[in-house]
Amino acid sequence: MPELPEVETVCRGIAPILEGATLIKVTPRRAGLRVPFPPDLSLTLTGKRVKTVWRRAKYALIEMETGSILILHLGMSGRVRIDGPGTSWPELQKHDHFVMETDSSARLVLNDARRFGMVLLTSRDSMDSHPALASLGPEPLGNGFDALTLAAALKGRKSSLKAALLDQSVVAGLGNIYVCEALYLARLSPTRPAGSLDPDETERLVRSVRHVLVKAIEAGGSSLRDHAQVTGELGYFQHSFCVYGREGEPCLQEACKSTIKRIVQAGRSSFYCSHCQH
DNA sequence: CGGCCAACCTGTGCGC
DNA sequence: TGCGCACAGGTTGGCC
Repeated sequence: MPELPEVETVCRGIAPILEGATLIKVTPRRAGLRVPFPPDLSLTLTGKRVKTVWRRAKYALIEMETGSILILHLGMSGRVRIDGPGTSWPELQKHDHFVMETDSSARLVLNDARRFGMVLLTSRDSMDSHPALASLGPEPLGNGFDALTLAAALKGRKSSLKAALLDQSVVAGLGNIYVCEALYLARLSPTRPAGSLDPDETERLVRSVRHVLVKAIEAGGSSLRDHAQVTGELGYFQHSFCVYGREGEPCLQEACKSTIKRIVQAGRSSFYCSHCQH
C-alpha cells in the first residue's frame, strides 16, 4: 500500500487523533523491523504531547512538542490502524509490532507482516541531516518539482526512465504503481533513457506525476488488497489503475487496439502500452 | 558517483 | 488438499 498517496492518507487519518494528545504508553513489541527500534524510543515519547503530523516522501512524521520527531516508514506491507477512542480495543494481532496509546483512549498500531518498515527517531533541529531524509528529492506536489528541476535531475542519466523515477533523490514518494501510471499518462516508455526527454516530454511527465498523485489522494490512497485505512474505509483508487496489474488487458486509449505489456526492470514489474508510450 | 543485484521478510495466488 | 514457485506497494549495502 505505501506510496506517497497512501502515506498521505494515513497521515490525514491519524492527525486528528494524535495532534494535541499525550502519549501515555509506547510499546515496541519486538526488537525492530528492517532496522532495530531506537533504544530510547519509549523514553523519548512517553508522557509527551504530539504537536503535528505530516508527511515527507513516503515517511510519516510525528512531531512532539519537545521537538522529537518519530519517523514511520511502512515498507511494502506496513499498515497503520487506529483503535478507539473507546472503552475497549480489539485484541492485538499477529504482526502488530509497535503500539502507542494516547490519553484520549485511542491507540495507534503499526502492523507489518514483512517487516520492511522502519521506526526511526530524529528531532526538529537535526531532521534535515537524518540519513533517511537527507537525500530525498523534491516533493512531487510541492513547488520544488517542475520541468526544469526534473530535467536537471535526469540529465546525463543512463538508466531507464522507470529506474530514475523510482530513485527517491530524483523525486520523493513515487513507487512502482504510480511510476507506471504516470508514464502511461505522459505517453512515455518506461524503457526510455532517463536523460533523453525533450522539454515538452519533461513537462508532460511533471503534469502526469502530479495528476496521478492528486487523483489517488482524492480517492484515499489505493490501499491494495483488503487494507482498511485508518478511517476504516477502503480506498478505491486501486480500481482506477490504467496499466498497473493489467498485463494482457486492452489499452484504455480509445483508438488503441493494443494490450498492456509487462516487463521487468530493476527487478520490478513495469506495465505499459508499447503502442501509446514512447 | 552511477548502476545493478541481492538481501531483508511473510503472505497470497496459481499450476499441478 | 497440499506443494512448490512466482510474485508483491521499498530500501539499502555491496560490488563493479
